[in-house]
Amino acid sequence: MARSRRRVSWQSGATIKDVAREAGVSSMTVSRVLNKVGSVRDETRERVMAAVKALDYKPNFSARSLAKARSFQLGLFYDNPSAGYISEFLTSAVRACREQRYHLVLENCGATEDDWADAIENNLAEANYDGIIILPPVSDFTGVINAIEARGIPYVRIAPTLESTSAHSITINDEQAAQQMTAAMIAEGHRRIGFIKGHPDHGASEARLRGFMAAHEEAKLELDSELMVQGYFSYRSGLEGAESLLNLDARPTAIFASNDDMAAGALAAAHRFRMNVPDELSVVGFDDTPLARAVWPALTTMRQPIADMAESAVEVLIQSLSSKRTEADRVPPQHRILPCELIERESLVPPARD
Amino acid sequence: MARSRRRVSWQSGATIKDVAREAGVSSMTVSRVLNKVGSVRDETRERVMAAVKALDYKPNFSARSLAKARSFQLGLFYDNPSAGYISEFLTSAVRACREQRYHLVLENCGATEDDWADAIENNLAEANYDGIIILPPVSDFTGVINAIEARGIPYVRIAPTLESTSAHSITINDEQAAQQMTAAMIAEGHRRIGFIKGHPDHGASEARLRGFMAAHEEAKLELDSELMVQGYFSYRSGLEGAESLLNLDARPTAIFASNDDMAAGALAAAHRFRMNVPDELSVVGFDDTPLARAVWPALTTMRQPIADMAESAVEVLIQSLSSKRTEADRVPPQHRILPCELIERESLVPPARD
DNA sequence: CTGTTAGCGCCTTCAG
DNA sequence: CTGAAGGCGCTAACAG
Repeated sequence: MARSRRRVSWQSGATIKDVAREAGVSSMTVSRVLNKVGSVRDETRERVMAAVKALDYKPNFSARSLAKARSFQLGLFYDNPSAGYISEFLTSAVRACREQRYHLVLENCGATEDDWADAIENNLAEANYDGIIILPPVSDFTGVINAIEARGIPYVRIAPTLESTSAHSITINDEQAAQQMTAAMIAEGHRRIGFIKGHPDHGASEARLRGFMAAHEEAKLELDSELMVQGYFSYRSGLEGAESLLNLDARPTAIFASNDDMAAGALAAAHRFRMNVPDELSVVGFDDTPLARAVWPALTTMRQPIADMAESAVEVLIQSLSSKRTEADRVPPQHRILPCELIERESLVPPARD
Repeated sequence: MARSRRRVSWQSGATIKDVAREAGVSSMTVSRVLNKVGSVRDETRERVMAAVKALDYKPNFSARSLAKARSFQLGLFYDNPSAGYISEFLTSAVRACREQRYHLVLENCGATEDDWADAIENNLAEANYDGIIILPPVSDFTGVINAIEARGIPYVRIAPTLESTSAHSITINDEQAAQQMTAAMIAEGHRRIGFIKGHPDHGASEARLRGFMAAHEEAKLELDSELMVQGYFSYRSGLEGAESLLNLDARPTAIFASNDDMAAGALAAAHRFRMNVPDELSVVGFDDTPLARAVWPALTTMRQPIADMAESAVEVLIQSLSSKRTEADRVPPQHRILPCELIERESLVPPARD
């Protein structure tokens, strides 16, 4: 029972050579058939396909990557996201990848920007992704961006705030969306509206605030600065922000929390004040995370097209990969802006009359 | 300006050969230094490391995978999970992977078991994972399990219900945890407790119900069957389940929803009935997802050690890989059971006295 | 302790 | 339209 000296392959199934032998052709022909490049006589193709099926041949990913100098993998860089956001994004991104026979590899990192130095060097460098998707707030970390650019890997930034003409980006118009929401509240008859700002590090926060203020301007409404309080996108900060708003001498009749988590916190605050939402106080959120439907009353909120953004990101990336070969005419950076949608549920109604 | 005939490498940086040349050694020595195998003289090692640094050398993932016959990637198979669950699991799993220089690749699939056939064949086969982690409820899909086993890839099932002696599993003791929670409610003085069951397809549902009933038995308490209503782990089903419970002639003084989403629904139902939680009705959940803290009042719930489970899963998998070489003594399947923890918040108090 | 040889499985290039 | 030759970057196995 002498073992052959030849190393025993670990590849569970057949290799391209086995298929070639079985079909009576060269392995190149098999390769061409499988990759649908070049031209192969129909009859030959069929013979190859039959052999593939007979041997249950599956190409080896690593070998293909090595030879083609492509990993067929996209990296997803993120950091400390909200659960609803990431899970929706992932689901959609994975689906989009699969359609293109790509795979999505996760890289999350420490909560501080410093941790990124290691993360970048170790993951980005060694995993040689074909492209990278960067979720907020990482999409605004210049350290990360620079490291990626230094390696020349194509990347898409999701919802970045910092401008960049050289890289792809997928965004929503936070300002416009916030303005629309505020206008809707004004249209319901609210005149004193409280606003809970988002995390100062997160670029969208400021844009949403601008939208809030713009709507007031457009409606020629006064806007007390005491009506705009700081929040941090967390439930707790929403609760505290709403409490300080409700402690005001002249209470607002409605509160616009700049994300759903904080809106949920505002709901809790209202309960503590024994105020009935929405009859005595309207509350709206932003994002339309699953939480928006899970609380009571269900939140009127601004839907971010997260799934669409994920799909777009994958699409843009893979597109820019295929045209990368011809150095000259690489795709120009795309900056897609996707539309939001106002979701009307139960938490916004006209203000009570005295 | 004649271009060399040699193909221009796409590898952005240096290769192992460049490092070898720079350090004046063979590439094998470089390999040994980098992989920390075999022994290398200290001085040589230092020379190599210096060269690595000087050239900013990063090993090529694909080449290493091909040569070592390992992909250094773990697949995560999941399906339609709750947002909180998956995001917590991911965060922890990715961290654990990175420590071992592994990467996590996502594969989610259609909501039906049928969709899996394709998913399995296309992903599992071509991506050649070193190991696979399977989240519930997929961990109980026999079709999936069989397909994976057919390929002989190591895998870990998370929270499976179906027994399997041959494969690794990481579980919690759902029954015991539910019993503990129920006992806590009884200890608070509740005698009529409503129970909202989980999704019938999900194995944990039944176990949690058994625990609920066991606690009653142990306390020698009667248990009306009308107190146990069907739910589906969704917010809506919790709302509806709680409504039917509150419509009973003899209302329960507390409701045990077998996950947090349904508990949030029960909270909403209580509001509709104008009942004050927890003073007039206690409500508890299970899982301790972020939602548990986001609702008002914050839910008393049973914490699942999701992060620990993820870490364990990665650990078990990578462990079983390294010992796989010596065919004879492969690691025996591990069945780890991780402890839950009762998290006391605001939604469980003693029943009101008449 | 270190180097040489020979691939891993696939694909690019070039010749026919 | 098809095949032969050789390389992608790295490492197992075997010498020395």
